[in-house]
Amino acid sequence: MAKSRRLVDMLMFINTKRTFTAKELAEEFGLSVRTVQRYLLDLSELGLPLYSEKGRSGGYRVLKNRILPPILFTEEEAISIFFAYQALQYYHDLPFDAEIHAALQKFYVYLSEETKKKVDKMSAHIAFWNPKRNLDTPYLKELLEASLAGKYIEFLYDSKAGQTRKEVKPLGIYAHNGLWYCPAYSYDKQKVLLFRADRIHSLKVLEKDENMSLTLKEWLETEPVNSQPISLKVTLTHEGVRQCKGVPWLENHVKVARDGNGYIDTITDGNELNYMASFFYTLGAHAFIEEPQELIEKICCHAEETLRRYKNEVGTKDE
Amino acid sequence: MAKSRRLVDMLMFINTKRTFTAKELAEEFGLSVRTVQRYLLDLSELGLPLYSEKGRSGGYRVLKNRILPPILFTEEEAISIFFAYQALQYYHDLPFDAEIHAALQKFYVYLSEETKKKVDKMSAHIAFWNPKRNLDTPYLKELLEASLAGKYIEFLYDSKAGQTRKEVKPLGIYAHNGLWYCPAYSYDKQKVLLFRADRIHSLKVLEKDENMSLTLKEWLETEPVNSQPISLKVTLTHEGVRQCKGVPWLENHVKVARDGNGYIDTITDGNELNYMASFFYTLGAHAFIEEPQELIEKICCHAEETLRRYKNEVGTKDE
DNA sequence: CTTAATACGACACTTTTTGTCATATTAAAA
DNA sequence: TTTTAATATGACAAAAAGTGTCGTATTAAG
Repeated sequence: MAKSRRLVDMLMFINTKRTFTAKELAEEFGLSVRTVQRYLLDLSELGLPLYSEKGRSGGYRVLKNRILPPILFTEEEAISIFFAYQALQYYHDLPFDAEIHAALQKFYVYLSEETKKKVDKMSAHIAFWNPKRNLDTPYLKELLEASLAGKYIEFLYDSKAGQTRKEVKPLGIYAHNGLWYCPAYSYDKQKVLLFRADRIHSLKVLEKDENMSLTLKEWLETEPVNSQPISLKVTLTHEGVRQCKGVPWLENHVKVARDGNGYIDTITDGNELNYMASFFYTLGAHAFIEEPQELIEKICCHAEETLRRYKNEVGTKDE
Repeated sequence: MAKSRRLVDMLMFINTKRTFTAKELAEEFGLSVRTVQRYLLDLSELGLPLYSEKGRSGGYRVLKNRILPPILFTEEEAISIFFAYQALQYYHDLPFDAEIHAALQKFYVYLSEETKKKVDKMSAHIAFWNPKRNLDTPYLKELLEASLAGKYIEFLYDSKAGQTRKEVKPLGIYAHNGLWYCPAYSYDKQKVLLFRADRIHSLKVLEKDENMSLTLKEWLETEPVNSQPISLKVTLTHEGVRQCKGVPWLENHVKVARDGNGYIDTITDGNELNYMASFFYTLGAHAFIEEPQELIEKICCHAEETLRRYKNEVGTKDE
């Protein structure tokens, strides 16, 4: 028992030093060099990746990453980790993919047969659905690392106008609907631009780095504030209520009457009129917009234009 | 060293037996009863929750959950677990929430200061964005457990027609766009129905259970096959190409010409016409549908109806 | 060719672990 | 009520594991 404790202590010490000689450890722990060598043997048998160099100015080095002291987990905790992993299943590209698999494997081998079955089963009974994408996003890890380090990067971007060169400082990365996005600060334009990570090519990390001024989280929180407040008033049928409660930007603003019909009276973002137009268009007769007039006009204008386009076409075909 | 290994072996044995006497262990491991008692003392000092009962027909019992043997993780692996956890941050309700926090805490305390900072930082630079929902979904864990056990359940459901009583066997649960769904097999209707978990009330687990015939995974995989194949042909502007590449059901079917314009010629699901109509409506002049005629009619019909509704209303107000 | 490191075997010494025996206590079964 | 089978704990000697001190090899920098 005493030995295990000392082994753990030595592991911690080694982790922080990364490179050391047997003599150093012997003095640190009040042991003989021979014993230290025996301890190191034990540790590498336990899985610590040690590398030694003989000769003057030689010594030991820990390869790869630091290793945490042994931790006791309950099976329930292990299950919960497998559960969390389900949330990543639908992503085509992920940073840390190899590490997660290694960690899960370590848990898995120690699970009881019964729990192994439960975990296997779980992946068949839980899903965090996201559209399956086939787009490659090769620079995810680089974008993340650059944002953590506060470094500027340079890349080619497929934009509306074709490929353009960008020089920006990424704030972080986020996944939405199966795609990865990267908001990044452009020094030239003095504002944050939003990029789709799969449209980024030939990325280079620049040496220029700066203290982080803005993080992804802050940006996500402040972004919705840049809005043009506009009053929205809509009457809803029973089915309209159901549909509107299903979208996050409306769910808290739907008032329901006794008869099951509903009414929306709230302030929304005037920049989102296009999105709102297509949303209420889909609802058809289940929603009737009273305000704003601009939204009604947008919908009518779009409807007329659509009719014109298809009717004309039908006309030409008939002639 | 020999002792630690034997302690681990004993831990594993105890985990599977759950209830045992010192004599049993002594025979199993070829040790004296006295030594076994000393081992058990060590194990409970390490955190194994043991309970003992004196007297004839007494013995030991493990309380609570099984404990896994000590595992060595690298710091990178620990980081990857924190990363996976980010994917769950935006969910309002989660099964296993307490366990995940307990597990993360165990990792966190052993991380080096440097890595603690990295992990703290990460949550500010990565997000798996999902609409924030405020709907309570209290029966998530019950739905999951019932699906794993293959049990029937009974509940009240808020449907279009008001509250109705359902008796079904859940296949599993899945999250989509921040909401939890539960497909479940109805014996009455002899088919799988899809429920929104937040609309489920007063759930009761029934005793009736059956061997699983279908899992969530299988259902998700087979579901899209129940389609009505229909030919879709669309011409796209440069911007239309960009937009269509951004949606999963089209991204692989967009052909791009040299001039940047594009063309879609594929087979899709005829049941999705409503959704497709609203999608192409949003694209406006950037997409021109050639086939199917039904889709064009749907769009035109909807446009006419929309115009009629709003123009009339404007008329009555003017009078 | 000296020095400072790893590598490892041998052996005596020290510490820890283990088994045995003794004794107490408890609760079910005879 | 007595027996029996379990836990609980202490003491002590025997066994095993761990440790320190040698000695010897090997390696590579100075």
